[in-house]
Amino acid sequence: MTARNARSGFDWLAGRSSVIAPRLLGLLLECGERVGRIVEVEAYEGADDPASHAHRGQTPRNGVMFGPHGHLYVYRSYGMHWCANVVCGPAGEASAVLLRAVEPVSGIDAMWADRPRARRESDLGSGPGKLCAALGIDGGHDGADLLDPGSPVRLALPGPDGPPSGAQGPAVVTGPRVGITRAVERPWRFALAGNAHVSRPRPPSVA
DNA sequence: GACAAGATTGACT
DNA sequence: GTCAATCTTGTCC
Repeated sequence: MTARNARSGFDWLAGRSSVIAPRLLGLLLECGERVGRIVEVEAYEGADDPASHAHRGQTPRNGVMFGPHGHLYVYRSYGMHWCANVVCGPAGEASAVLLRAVEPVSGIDAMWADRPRARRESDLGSGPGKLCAALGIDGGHDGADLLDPGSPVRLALPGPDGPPSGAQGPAVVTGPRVGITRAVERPWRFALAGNAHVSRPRPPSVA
């Protein structure tokens, strides 16, 4: 994992979220000692996507989405849970990918400590709110640079020579996004097929 | 200034 | 399978 945190290795993040989202599957999300493998995501585009927080323009809350790609957009959901997005696309487009589920890789003891109610390991990160709780991500991480080795939250490639595209990885299933009321018909939810760590409701058909 | 909605989760029946 | 908890953000008057 020599250059896996190099910004140049993530140039492909500067594209449309609906294209970037499936490529994030299999990548590692590192937060201190805790590391999770991304197994489920959802794409949210900017003004063009009625379901996106950015649909009605920039606000103090979603400002990070309008910034450069490779940053983390964290927001509070239902007043209780934190949800994390990876900002992609050029600055100003507010294109982002919601991280819905991760598979615990390391720092699992710390994850259990923050999620004592989880019944099994697959419950630790099987949802947007659970993911943030397990990795210790909160509002303080909003705007963090995922491509900066010195950042508290980082994005990393899974192996020393693993392809960043994910195109040659496990099969990916797609389906409609979860928990939204607008643009629900867009099949922008992506998950690794057969992975036990994806959130409910279960992903639909194989792409 | 007040009101309504929300990218969720966990507990209970 | 159903429902309540909780509170921030954004919109409307």
